[in-house]
Amino acid sequence: VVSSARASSGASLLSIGQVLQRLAGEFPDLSPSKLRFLEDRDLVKPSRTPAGYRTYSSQDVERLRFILGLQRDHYLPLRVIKEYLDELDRGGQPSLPGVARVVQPAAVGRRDALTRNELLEAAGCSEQLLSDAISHGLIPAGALFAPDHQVVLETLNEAERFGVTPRHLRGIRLQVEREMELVSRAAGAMGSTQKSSQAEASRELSGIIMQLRHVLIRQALDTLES
Amino acid sequence: VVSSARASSGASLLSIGQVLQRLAGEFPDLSPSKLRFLEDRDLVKPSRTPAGYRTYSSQDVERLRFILGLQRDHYLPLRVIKEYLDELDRGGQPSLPGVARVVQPAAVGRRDALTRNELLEAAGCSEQLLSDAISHGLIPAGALFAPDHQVVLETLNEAERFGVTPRHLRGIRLQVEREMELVSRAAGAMGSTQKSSQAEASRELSGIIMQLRHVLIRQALDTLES
DNA sequence: TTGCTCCTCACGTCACGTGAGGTGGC
DNA sequence: TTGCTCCTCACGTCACGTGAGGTGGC
Repeated sequence: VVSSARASSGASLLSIGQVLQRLAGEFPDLSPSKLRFLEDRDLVKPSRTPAGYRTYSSQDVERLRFILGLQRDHYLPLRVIKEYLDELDRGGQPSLPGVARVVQPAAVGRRDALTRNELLEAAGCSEQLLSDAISHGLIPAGALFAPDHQVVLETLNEAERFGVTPRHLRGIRLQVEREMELVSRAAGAMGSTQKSSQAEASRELSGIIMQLRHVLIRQALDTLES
Repeated sequence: VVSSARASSGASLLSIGQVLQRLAGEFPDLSPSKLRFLEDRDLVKPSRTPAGYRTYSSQDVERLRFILGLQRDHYLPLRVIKEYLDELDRGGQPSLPGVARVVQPAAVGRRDALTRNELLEAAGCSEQLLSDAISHGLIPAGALFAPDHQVVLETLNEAERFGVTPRHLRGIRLQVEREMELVSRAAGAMGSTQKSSQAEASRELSGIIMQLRHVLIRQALDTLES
């Protein structure tokens, strides 16, 4: 039945394990129990095979990506995310605290395709800020944008409250580029030929460097205060 | 009674609120309920006034600083931290998973005074790594070191597993310095004369920049994989 | 007397993890 | 038949937060 559903719909229906695989790259600590938990809290509603196996449609997966992204990037509790999604499903135009505006209702299903105007609307920022961000390399130029770019814009928006503009922050992009060179070179030199374990090594090393930077920044902030 | 205790001991005994104030700089999201919770879990044992008010000695405060630091910098669950401290109190020489070795038993009460050898022991790293770290500006030269420097050394130790040395990472320090200049200038320009709110602004802006960098790094890692 | 800080105790909450006992599909 | 994936349901857990009802100290 599952495979016939697959064939007839044309859309891929994924099992819980397959969903996990799909999202493992973006969300490494996703677990089956977390996915079941999200269903229990009514944040996603996968359908079921006659035997009771969960089957996730590609929209379900997008919805998950969306939810997990809000959790990770905006530190939002699930209750708030649920209320937002419920309002969306009811056809409303909800807003989220501190997140400016989230990906437009119409765009929820096609998350890789935010137009320039949708992006501006969603991030709640000015034309100027976006073009500054682009010209300083913090967001790639183009006709379509990803939700990640919205997050970038939102942080830039917040930074502006302190008088800090994309121009001040263009160095960050260069830092990241150099760090990626270092990280990928190191991961490559680890000698593992498997692509997945190279990716894992890159992430781990990158995390270590993050922690180093974190400690140094904290120290610096402490001495700044005294 | 409290004040007489203060006078007779010479050591300052702090109320729960005063402890909060003291640690607010290093641990901004510390709360009274968290302090009570830590006592409930037997991680700290403040004494009491006859009326039942908690009084924290300076050793208690150091112990708290130690616990909160392990939580924050090493992501250790309290149960593990408790077992470690219990073993210490019993006179043992416990170890912590992934943390190399923690500040030496004898040094628990005098946390700002790690000697060079204590630091090496605690971080579980080589002479060479420490001198490299110092010569590349990641740790200040001197006869005594702080626990923060141990954390730095431990991350450097982990980075070495990937063939990444202090020399590769000296750029991080320069990045942090430039970021501090930016941050303090911006916070200063905010016009608030209160030192505390300037510090708060610095921390907030610094957090925003962190998030920006985080998103950019994540993006970069994702594209690295594909 | 008025605030303010502090107290206990019970209960709630948030985000899952675990494990028993069982079924489905190749 | 053997694995493997998946299922439910109950319970556990971790790290606190909340709120009622009350006391202590200047």
